[in-house]
Amino acid sequence: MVVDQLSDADVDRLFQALADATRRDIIARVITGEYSVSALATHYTMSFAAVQKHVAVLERASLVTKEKRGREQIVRGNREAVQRARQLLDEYEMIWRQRVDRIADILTEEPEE
Amino acid sequence: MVVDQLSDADVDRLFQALADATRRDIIARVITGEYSVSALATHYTMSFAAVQKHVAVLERASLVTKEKRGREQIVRGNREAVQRARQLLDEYEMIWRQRVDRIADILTEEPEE
DNA sequence: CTGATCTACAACCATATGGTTGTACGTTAG
DNA sequence: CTAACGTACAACCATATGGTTGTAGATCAG
Repeated sequence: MVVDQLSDADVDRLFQALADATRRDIIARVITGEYSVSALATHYTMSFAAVQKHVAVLERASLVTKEKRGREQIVRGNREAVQRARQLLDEYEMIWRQRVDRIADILTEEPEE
Repeated sequence: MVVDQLSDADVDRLFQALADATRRDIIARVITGEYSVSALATHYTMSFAAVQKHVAVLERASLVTKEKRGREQIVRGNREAVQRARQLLDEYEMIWRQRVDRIADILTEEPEE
């Protein structure tokens, strides 16, 4: 399975979103429970607007979704996006394995003539 | 196994390095074979110096290593770094699974009194 | 030795990123 | 109704990023 149809730009956004400790922490939180944006913001020293921006980056990367509930915006983790990222890395590892296998083949295919 | 001891900055560099299509392409190439920096550069329209910078980013993220051979610098992929990145994403999925299990437990633990 | 090749690195530029503060607007509580 | 809350968004700033060109040092070929 070749990991859906993700454009280069999609994958860029995915890994870019993961390349920040605050955003990874946000992901970890919204995986385990529901958080409004302001509830998330209480856990960090930066401003509310900064947290808002981080959530926006995660949202553009499809790593989280937002759902309006009253005056709050509930942030939830998107499991599929994390899986897609993992699968992309799996593909690299597969290429590696194939290469190792191929080298092993070459080493063992000496005909005994 | 909690994926070695990677600092936030290390993980930042890892995902940051993966967040560029050219760099991902370089990784794919050096996984399957040996490439000098200039050999890599022939595959892209950008300047040699730009490719050099991309390789430097990958090197700082430990995703590739460089080894001097004559006047060339041979670039090789570092399998462990890719595995570490994948394992980090695995941890998110584990948290998710635990949560799903926990919710399932709650749903089924209704005592039949 | 000389010239071509491979690399390193500095300087520069445009744009992106991560942070701030301030303003505005819908929603809820009293 | 009014005040407080949660959010959105603009403007601004410093720094990082991704690209360029140019210069210079090793190394190899002839």
